[in-house]
Amino acid sequence: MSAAVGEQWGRSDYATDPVTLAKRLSGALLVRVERGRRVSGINVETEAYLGVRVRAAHSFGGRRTARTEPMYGPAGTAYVYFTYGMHHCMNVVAGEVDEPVAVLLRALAPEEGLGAMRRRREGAARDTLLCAGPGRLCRALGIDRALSGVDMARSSALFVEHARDPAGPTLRLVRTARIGVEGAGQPAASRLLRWCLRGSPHLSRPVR
DNA sequence: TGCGTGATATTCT
DNA sequence: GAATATCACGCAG
Repeated sequence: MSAAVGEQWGRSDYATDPVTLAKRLSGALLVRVERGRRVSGINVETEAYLGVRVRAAHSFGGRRTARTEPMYGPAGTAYVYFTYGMHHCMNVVAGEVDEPVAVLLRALAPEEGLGAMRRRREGAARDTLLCAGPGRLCRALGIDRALSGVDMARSSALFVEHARDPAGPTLRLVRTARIGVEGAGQPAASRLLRWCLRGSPHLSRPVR
């Protein structure tokens, strides 16, 4: 798959399993267009979700509700939800239609529209914190539930672009287990795989 | 280190 | 219908 830098991702770029998509998204450019202005950032931290995790205890197999509906849509659908009374989290749907798998975007390295980000993220101590966290990046890019269900393969308001040598020579893509549980007995149920560009100052938490 | 915050899903009467 | 438990976080202190 050779794609031109700056080209918007098409369906085939999204249509893969969530682990592959998480890796593929790392280093790609997430673009938000508002009133013709671009606000964007390079994905530096992603996490693959194999199945819906709404309740920790119960395996949430194939429940389908109005809120989770976008998760069952075609790959490339944006799934945004609101949590903790004040934060939005953005996911990119992967897999097949009717297969509820997705990739959570956890952190970006800001590229374009720094001014807009700073305005929205008033209080961010440093630019590296503008998009360091799932709630923060949504805030910085002005992403909310209105964008849930958007088809990013076609949308001109929210999409992903191919970036040039995204990782760069010094930044390596590393896989880390979910916070805390590193190493041995990783429960099959929580195979949440987090991918980070090691060395990026924009991560929600540094990679050791 | 705690705690606010509000939508959602589940569990009641 | 109504009540309550839960949540993949961020920030004040």
